[in-house]
Amino acid sequence: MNEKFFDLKKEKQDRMINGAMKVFALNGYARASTDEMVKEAGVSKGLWFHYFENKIGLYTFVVDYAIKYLNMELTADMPAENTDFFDTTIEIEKVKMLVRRSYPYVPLFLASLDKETSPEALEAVSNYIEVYRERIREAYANVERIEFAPYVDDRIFDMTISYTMKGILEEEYAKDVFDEKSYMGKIKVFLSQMRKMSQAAPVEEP
Amino acid sequence: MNEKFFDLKKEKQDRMINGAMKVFALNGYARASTDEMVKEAGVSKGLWFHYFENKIGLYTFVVDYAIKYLNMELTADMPAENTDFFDTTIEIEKVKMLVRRSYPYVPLFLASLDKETSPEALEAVSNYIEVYRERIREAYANVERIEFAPYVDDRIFDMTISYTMKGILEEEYAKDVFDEKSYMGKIKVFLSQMRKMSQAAPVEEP
Amino acid sequence: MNEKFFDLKKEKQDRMINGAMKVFALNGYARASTDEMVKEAGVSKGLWFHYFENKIGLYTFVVDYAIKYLNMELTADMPAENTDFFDTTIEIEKVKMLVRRSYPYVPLFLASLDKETSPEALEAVSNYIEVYRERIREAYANVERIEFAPYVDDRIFDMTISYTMKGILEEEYAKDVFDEKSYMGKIKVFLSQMRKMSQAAPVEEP
Amino acid sequence: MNEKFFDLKKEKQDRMINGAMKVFALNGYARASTDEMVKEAGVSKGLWFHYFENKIGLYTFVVDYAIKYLNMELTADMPAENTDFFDTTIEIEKVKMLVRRSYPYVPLFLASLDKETSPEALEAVSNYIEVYRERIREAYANVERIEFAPYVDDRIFDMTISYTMKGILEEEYAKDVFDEKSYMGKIKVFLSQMRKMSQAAPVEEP
DNA sequence: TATGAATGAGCCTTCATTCAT
DNA sequence: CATGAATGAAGGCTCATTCAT
Repeated sequence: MNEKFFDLKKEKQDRMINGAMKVFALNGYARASTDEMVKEAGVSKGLWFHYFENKIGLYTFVVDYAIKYLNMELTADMPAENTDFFDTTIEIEKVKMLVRRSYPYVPLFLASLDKETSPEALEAVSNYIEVYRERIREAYANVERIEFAPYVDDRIFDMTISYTMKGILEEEYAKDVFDEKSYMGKIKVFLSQMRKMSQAAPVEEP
Repeated sequence: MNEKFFDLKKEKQDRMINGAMKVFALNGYARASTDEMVKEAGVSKGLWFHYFENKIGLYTFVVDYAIKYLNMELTADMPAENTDFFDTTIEIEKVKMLVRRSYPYVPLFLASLDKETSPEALEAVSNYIEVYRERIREAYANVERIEFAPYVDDRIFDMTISYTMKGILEEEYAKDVFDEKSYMGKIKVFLSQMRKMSQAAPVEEP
Repeated sequence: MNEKFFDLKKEKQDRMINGAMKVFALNGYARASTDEMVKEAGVSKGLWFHYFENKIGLYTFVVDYAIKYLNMELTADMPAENTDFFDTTIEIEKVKMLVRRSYPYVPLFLASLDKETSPEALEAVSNYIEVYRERIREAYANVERIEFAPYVDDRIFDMTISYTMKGILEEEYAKDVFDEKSYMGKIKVFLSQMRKMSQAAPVEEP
Repeated sequence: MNEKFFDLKKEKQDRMINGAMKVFALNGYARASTDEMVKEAGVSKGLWFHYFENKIGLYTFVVDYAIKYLNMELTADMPAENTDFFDTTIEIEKVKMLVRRSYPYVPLFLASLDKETSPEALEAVSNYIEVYRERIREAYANVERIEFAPYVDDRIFDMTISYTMKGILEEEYAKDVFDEKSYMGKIKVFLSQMRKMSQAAPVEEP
């Protein structure tokens, strides 16, 4: 990319970033159309290619940007002393909602990376995604191991949490307007339920 | 569609059906390319249009076919007397795995329908999808209500089950080869864990 | 072409010839579609190519056939002793109407040759068309020169006759059903008018 | 269509308009090929669709343009006080020849509209054609009724004029180069002949 | 002989990308 | 810097032609 992009007025930068993220998030890499971004951001077609060599360059930039921005906010706004898994997870979601106010499609965009199927796109951003995962892992660094009930498998538990939260997120984005209160409510109920479930004493199997 | 399609050699029919399902499942309706199907099925471009009026016609056919085939196998192979939610769910997955031996992409293809965003595609297949959902509901008809622990919310529970299972499925398809044993293993562990979790007596919240 | 075509049942031959002529006449060479002929004649696609090597071969055959058939009928049914231009013209039209009973599109098809723009088609049939023109000229061989009024130019007169008659013909074919009586009526009125006009003594120009 | 088309250099606009009119006039709507226009106008395929949404949009535009341009010239260059049918007809032809200098295919293109058979095309331009016909009718508004000889039927007379003139026009376009002098000469001879013929005192029928 | 399944070149149209202004 | 005109490869689809049965 062309570093001069950052000399643009912040407001224009953001229009472009938001436009790109929205179109990529909703359509996936290959089906995302330049023309739709042009309309979304109100910025001429040529300019996109002036700053970002090509479509994959733009994609890479936006992935990088979304992750860097989220990581930054994680660093700035996460209470470091958190030692509880569920509380930490909620804090992370709060940070995402914070980011969402500046870049409305960051949470969906990041979630959409898992669905991406274009080999070209995956190849280009795998490093960035790894950075993101690492940062999330780090956010959980101080979390104490949960006292799981004996029948709870770690990996399965993690999967359950992450897939379900992703499902809830996409459900919310599928609505006409994202209702942050409703979203955070569902997330909290879900996590609280998972907490109780995972720590409960088992009943006899039938 | 042209009913003569069914006069083709079964093997060729299946190559076409599998090719279409694979490409649709991996790319979504709009991004699925005829050329890719041509390569996948080893059948000329013109022939697709000889049997299926156009792309949406082919899509509709394949959705219908996948659902009909799955429903048929559900009817043939599901032990009817099942009254347990988790057992029933496992039986359904077993049927899907059975179907997968003839039509390897049916499970992923059906799961991909939830992600479909093209209005044209959704419009064309909404009826079929409803039939499918109804059939699944029916499979659960004899299931007795689960004795949930008091802190377990029905809707959240359902979401947890379905999103997680979908996640596990996609994970397996993301591998080079689908490992049925590994997949069913994960599903079973997950469900068994959910059973215990949901029925457990809660411990005190900290 | 394959001469065995003539071993087919006459009725089938005619269905094919009529189908081809209709589709060619209505669409021109390039836009005439094999599938439409198949529907029109109820004869499989392969058979057309079995008897006529390709589209241009079929076209050539049909042009030749239409012209030969018309010429034959001209020879058989034209009163040879005719010496009047207008009467001769009417007789020719009568013969065309006769031909039309066996091959309904011959008159339109022959008229459509003038409109043909495809170089390939023109190249292939120019000889045949010349034969046709020659035969028509011959039909007028015994016609005595008309005593035109002095202001009537031969070539212009001919053009007027032929273009107008063609217009009237196409008009009739544009109707749902060709009404032979109506057609011959119009032709006769037109010719009678032309006769009077061309032989009249001029009035003073204003 | 995209109004920016008119911001193009006039010369390029005209190359595109002329290319489209030529290909449409010679092949009819359905058979007119984009590739041929590309070659004719020396303008890339994509550009046509940049300015005209699709083929039917381009066709509509060109019909509209041809008619508007001709109407404009009719308004600018027709001696209004004309009261004679034949003179008026010649004046109209003169205007067409004037238009032809800028847009060589306008006369043929407009004549070709009568032959158009594609329902889609007809549907799209029927309004425009009606405007054109109305304008022509208007051009004849001041014309005094002709004193026809008693044996001259109005409708037949009109048909004779219009079919023959169309025939003469197409004949001229069929030549390698359109010879305006030759064309106008023929038209004038024809009309002068028709004038005399239609007003003459009849001789006895034989 | 007769069929229609099968093919692939070509058509209209879209879209990432380039480039003159 | 900014625009959008311009390009051409690729996508969905049609159609003359071939070929196994």
